[in-house]
Amino acid sequence: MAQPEKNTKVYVEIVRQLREMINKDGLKPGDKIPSERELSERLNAGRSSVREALRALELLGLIETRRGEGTFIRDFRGNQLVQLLSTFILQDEKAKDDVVETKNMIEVDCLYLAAEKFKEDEIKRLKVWIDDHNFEDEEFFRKIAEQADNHLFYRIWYILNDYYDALQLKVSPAEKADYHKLVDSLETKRGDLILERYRMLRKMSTE
Amino acid sequence: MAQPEKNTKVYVEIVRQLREMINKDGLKPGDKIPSERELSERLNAGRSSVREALRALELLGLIETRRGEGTFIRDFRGNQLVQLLSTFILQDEKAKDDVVETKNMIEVDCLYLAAEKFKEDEIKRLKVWIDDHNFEDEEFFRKIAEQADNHLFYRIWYILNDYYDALQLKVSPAEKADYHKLVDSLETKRGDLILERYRMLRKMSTE
DNA sequence: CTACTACAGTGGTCTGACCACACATATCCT
DNA sequence: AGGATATGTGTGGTCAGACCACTGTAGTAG
Repeated sequence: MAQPEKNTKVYVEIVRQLREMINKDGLKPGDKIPSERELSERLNAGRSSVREALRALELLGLIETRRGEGTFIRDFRGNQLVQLLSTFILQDEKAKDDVVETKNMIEVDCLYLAAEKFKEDEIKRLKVWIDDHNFEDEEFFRKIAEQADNHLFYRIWYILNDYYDALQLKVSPAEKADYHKLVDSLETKRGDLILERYRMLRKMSTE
Repeated sequence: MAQPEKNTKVYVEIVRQLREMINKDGLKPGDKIPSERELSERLNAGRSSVREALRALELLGLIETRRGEGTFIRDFRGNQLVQLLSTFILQDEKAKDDVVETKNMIEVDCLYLAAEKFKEDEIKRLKVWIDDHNFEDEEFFRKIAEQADNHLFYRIWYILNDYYDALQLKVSPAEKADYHKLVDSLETKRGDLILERYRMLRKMSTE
């Protein structure tokens, strides 16, 4: 290395230099970065070390590689951090209950957010959609999560929903009337009412 | 989801198998995982591929390697991973707002859960702790997140908190009286009151 | 001009070779 | 016997080179 620099492992140093390179050259998502062989030469490192750095960044979803073409910077708006971590962490027995509990609360959060951010016509369109389609519960809440207009929440909900599937926790489908009532409550923007309607739809005890 | 792709790269498959191994053998933080050479043999893969997987997990902070000793499962706390990610991601204002919004709502969720699950003496101990220590806001909510007794929520909060730090979004510290009032509201188990007290503590508009 | 071929470049993977370091064991000297 | 030292084995860290599979393109044949 140009600068032997302490005990830092080579691949970590390469990650650092890549970040520097991206900043300095103003590389944007979709842009191509130098080939592994060129990097290994320019940074005075073995190709395998370069690969260790690239693979790590790939697993993080920061870059994308296409065989025969090259390595590209990725549009990392969709960060898979939570995804990765939770897949490693979700293991014990209690996890199942936690998933249910968490998903329910996140959905309510999304409902609150959606209520604030909903536009008139979007609510109308949603109600028409409810009437015109035979949909899964999942589809309805995906729309809600989108309307919440918060990428992190969307991400979190999406993952929780995946776990729901993975754990084979099927949500009991609700009546269309229940979805309508819920959407109506969104228009009022009243938190307590939204919560009540959600619990009704999920057939949860009102405590 | 998760259909077995045949085009999966070897290192990704190794990550998967490692996760499986950790689950099956019930490995906990601090435990040692097989050596790179043994893994490469057991999984029928080259050592370099095994290393690509391990390096990626290391950069994520999920494992720790010590030369001459071996590779160990780590106590997954957010840490450097988030720093790394945040330098790549989360640059625009919208993402920043999302973090704030999400963290606030998750904290309220944790408060609700904690209110339900709190034991008498634990609340007492918390109040004593508030009086006896000069703490950061972060420490208080870490305790709340723990009391929520939902691993997923705890993880999510932890990550969001790390994002907060990484984005240098310092929470304005609140008065001890505000924390006391908030804890008092937990005892009532009244959602509306808890929310009100939280907003007061965070100096948020009551809308 | 089109269609096919050949080639160069790229990522994907494996193997083998060293090195640096940590730990356990055996060995030696007092 | 006891402590210090040498040695051996196992581990991660790194590199070089060899193939393979795939892509895009320049060149060629029709």
